[in-house]
Amino acid sequence: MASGTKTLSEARKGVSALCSAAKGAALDALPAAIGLQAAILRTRRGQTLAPSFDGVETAFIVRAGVLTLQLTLPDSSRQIVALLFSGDVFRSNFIPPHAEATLAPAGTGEVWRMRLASLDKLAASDPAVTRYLDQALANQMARQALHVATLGQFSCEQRVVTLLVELALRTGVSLPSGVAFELPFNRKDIADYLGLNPDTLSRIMSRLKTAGLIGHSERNRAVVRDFPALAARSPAARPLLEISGRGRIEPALGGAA
Amino acid sequence: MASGTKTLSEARKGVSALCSAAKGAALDALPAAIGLQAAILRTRRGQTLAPSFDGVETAFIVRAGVLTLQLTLPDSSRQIVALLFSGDVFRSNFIPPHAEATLAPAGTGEVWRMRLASLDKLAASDPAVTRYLDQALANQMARQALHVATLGQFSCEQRVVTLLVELALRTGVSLPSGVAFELPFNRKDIADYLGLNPDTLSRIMSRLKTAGLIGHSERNRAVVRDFPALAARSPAARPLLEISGRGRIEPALGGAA
DNA sequence: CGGTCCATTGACATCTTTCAAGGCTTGTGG
DNA sequence: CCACAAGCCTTGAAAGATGTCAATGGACCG
Repeated sequence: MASGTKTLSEARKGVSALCSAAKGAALDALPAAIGLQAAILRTRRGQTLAPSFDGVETAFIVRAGVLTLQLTLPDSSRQIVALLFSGDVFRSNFIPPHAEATLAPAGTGEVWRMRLASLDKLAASDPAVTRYLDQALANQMARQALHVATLGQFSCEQRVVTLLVELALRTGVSLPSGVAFELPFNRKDIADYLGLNPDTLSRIMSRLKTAGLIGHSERNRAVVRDFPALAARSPAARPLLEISGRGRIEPALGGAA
Repeated sequence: MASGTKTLSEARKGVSALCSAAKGAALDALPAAIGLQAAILRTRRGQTLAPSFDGVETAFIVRAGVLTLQLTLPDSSRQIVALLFSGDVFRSNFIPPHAEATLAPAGTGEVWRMRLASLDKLAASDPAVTRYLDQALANQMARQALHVATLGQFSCEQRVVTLLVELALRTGVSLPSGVAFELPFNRKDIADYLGLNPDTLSRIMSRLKTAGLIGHSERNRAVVRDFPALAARSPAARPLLEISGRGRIEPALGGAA
């Protein structure tokens, strides 16, 4: 465990990065041109967004909140394939054919929807749009790769910790007592994202609470008491940290604390 | 298991689709313009391709053979995050930061390499290039989503079966005895792709052989004896079938048989 | 106040990994 | 052509991890 220490110190840096995310690496903002063509949807929990509409390919841009991409295969249970955060772009043609896919907001938020063809046309004429799409794509692919590694290699506890780290970085607010964030999912959703069983998930959360890493949470909220220690338990913590700095298109945590 | 029958009959259709892949859905061919700017690399097993070169973002286009994208996170073992087949496009900025990533050919093949900036410039001026990139991307995203579901929800046997189906569809040749294809990986590689342990994988392969689904293979080859039965065991078979028809940019199986 | 949904937790069954031994294939050198 | 070494694959037994089932408790809603 020679690298344990290193991970920990890296994680500490992460916490401060978290506190000053507003000045993270300057990124291209979402070009205003897109806003003119998109329909603005206000989302809330329980809704589902039809991925394509009358067979017309559609693009979604997340502006606030979290979207889940769910996939249900025949004779298999549901898998939440990806979480889409603010800034992310989703195209309906990313969905495998013959699979039942759903795009569901995990809580209130804002999503812009437009025809894929319109977005492509915009991209062709406006380099800023192209740049934005490229960046968003790179960011999402990198996260997806990490998620694959998470599902493929990590133990159950590592998976849970990794999600907590990701959510803390994405939507967390720094408080004296730790980093607090919304848990926009119920246990089943989280379990479906991490590829494990709700009971197992519950056990692991209890274990983490006992270990003092996370605090008692009200419904749908979580508080990370010891971020460095938590990050030290996830092999993906450092990459996630880096991505969240790089990819943060609008700072998800204000000076609210 | 009411849907078992259905899956099976679907799978039968798949086999015939397999035999006539050459007339699959007409797809945009790789625009010639790209060839003028790319360096052509002939790959062989054991090589690794440097994802980025002097910090310059790079794009790779697979023309023949299979590429593996490997990710090694600190304190964790290697994960093969994705398989890239003929037609696929990979960009170095898809790699998560602070992660050790390798692009390794799994056998002989051909890869085109160019600067990402050059490819973007081409895409900006040539709509055919844009269209090709969009299609390739949609295809890869769809497969990646299936792979996530595979890792997250499937039992070990289902995972193995799914890979066999995918390889049969991608690189298989129809023979009287079944569908034969190269296994360009050793046991460890396959295990790392499916997120399981080489020993377990070996056991499962033996079980499938005993069940008569696959045949005895020489080193690095496999023969699927009963494709429909195999496909019936993978919840992802139908989507994969559809994708391989849709995404096949150059028919990987000729009338060789 | 009672019902419903969700989370927690224990006991147990199952699946998967680990460790270790042995066999098979491949390549090398006599 | 054969013997030997190295690497990979297979397989058994035991340990460990995770999933399943069922009972309990708590929060929210009417």
